[in-house]
Amino acid sequence: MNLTVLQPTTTTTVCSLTGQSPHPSTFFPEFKQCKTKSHLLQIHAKLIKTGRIHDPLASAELIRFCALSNPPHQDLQYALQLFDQMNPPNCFSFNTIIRAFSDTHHPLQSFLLFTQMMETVTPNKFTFPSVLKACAKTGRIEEGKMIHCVVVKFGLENDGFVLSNLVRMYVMCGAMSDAVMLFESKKMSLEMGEVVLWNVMVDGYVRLGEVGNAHKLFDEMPQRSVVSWNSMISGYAQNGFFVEALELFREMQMEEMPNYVTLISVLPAVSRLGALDTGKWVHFFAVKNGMKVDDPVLGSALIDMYSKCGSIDEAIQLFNTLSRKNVVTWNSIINGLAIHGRANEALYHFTKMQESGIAPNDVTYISVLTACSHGGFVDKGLAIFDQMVRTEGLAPRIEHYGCMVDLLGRAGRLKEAEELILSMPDEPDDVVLKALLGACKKHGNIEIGERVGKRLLENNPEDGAPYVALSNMYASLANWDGVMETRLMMKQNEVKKDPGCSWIEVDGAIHEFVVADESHAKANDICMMLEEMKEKLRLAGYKPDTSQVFLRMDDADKESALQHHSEKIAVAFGLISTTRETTIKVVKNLRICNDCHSTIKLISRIYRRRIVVRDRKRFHHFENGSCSCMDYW
DNA sequence: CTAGGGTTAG
Repeated sequence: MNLTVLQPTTTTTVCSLTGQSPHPSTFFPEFKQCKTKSHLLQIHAKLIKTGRIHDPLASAELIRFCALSNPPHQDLQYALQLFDQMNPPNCFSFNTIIRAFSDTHHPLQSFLLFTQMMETVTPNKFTFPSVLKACAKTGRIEEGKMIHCVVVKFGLENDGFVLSNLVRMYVMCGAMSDAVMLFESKKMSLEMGEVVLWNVMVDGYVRLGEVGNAHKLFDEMPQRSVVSWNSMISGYAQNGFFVEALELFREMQMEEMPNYVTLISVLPAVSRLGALDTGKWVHFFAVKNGMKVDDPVLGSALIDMYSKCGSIDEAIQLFNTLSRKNVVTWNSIINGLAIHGRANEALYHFTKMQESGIAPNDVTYISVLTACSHGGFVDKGLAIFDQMVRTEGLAPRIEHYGCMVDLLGRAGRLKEAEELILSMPDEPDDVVLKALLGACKKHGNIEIGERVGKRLLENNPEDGAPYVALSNMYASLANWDGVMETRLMMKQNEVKKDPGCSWIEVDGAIHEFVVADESHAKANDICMMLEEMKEKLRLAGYKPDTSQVFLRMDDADKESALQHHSEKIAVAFGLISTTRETTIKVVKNLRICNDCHSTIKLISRIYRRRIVVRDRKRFHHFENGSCSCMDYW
């Protein structure tokens, strides 16, 4: 389209006379009302007809609208066409189009456009943040360093926006030492208000897992923003420091208003600790402050929190109120139902999910297979595994194999389980092998059990679990040579045991116990309660199950070791600290042992208490002498 | 008063 150039419009004349550059929307108020694509085309046509398209400000504004609007207004292709028609494009248009591309899936276009820009126009301080962002996103440190040189050349290194993006570029390219060097050389010369630069550094240490360094910086910051807190909290949560994450969240409330991101960052820590009171408070806080609870992200995090804190019914309730559900939302509820042993409901939701048009992903299948495994649905599980591989074309991950081995093994189909392991493309990990070993123990298959146990010991001779399983299997077959040999091997290799640890939340505070823990303020009361429990259990005819203890000690010592397992201490503390109607909810870092399981079943009957124990893998709901796992876990 | 920054669920 080639139109005659018309006279410059009066408005541009006024502009050049006053020498000011007012906001373009005062020039082009049409954009404010632009709602549809066809309206945009009309505006464009009008600009061409009036010749104002030759006004760089007009073109630039048009490009800005197409490139930077939110979808569905955004049309990068259209913006790029407009851009190519500008001859030459001005600095503003270059900045706009570079920024637009840095937000897409091909950010390196920004870099190419930047090199193009350097040939015709001078970049300014608005150019560099976007192009550095593109380098950060793609991890291109060579290009990033080159741009750093250009920044220095134009004397823009002390601009807050440019500098924080430079540092962030180094962080994201894995060059933390370069980031530190630049940060240290600049931090004193900056204004107090450069909180973003500090936040970038805190985030950098968090990404490296160096939470100690992150916290040190956090303490030294001249100013903090809500993002500083969020970075620290999510940093703790993502690096396994769940208690620290919660403590910081508490501390935060005295200084700063938590926002939507804060809640999403802290909820995984709440879930891992099973801190239901804190989780409920987070939920309440979100509702009270008008945050978007009806949002798939926060909603999913809350569903996961309720189910991992033992309140699966509240999780379901919340799930049913959500109007928008994405794949993560569905995964959260299916996984929740699966770990609570509610296999049928998990499968029902799996069907519902597909009916609602949400495609299951690999994580969904882990939860669904877990449900089948806990429910003992062997054939259903095999069919779903097949569906995943053949119909959906998803490559099974090691976690999927773990579920399948557990599923087959539980049903006594040990040969098939072993064959499945042998068919895996990658080496099986300990989790997979232990699933098979546990099944061999349960079904008394010494042949496969021996093979798996020895393989586990080759991988990790310091892990005590395979010795115990092997020894038990030999003992049950009266193979005392085998028992002796296993004991000897155990002695030779310095066996380490993961310290067992349980915790319980009472009135919003987390109480943590390790084995034989006497450090609690109420240790005396707890001890008395443990004695009382022991006596009542004895009267009920209970005989301690020492089969899982494998230490060189006599039976009395074994019993005493069992009596002081952390989950029993936590239950004792729960019994003395809460009222009879309260369900006692205990979280344990390892899997629950046989003796604790039988003991707590009886305790639930003797004291008429509902007790929920979350172990490393699933929930046990104890009530009136029985457990929801049906004694297979 | 044209435009640019950091944190986020299974």
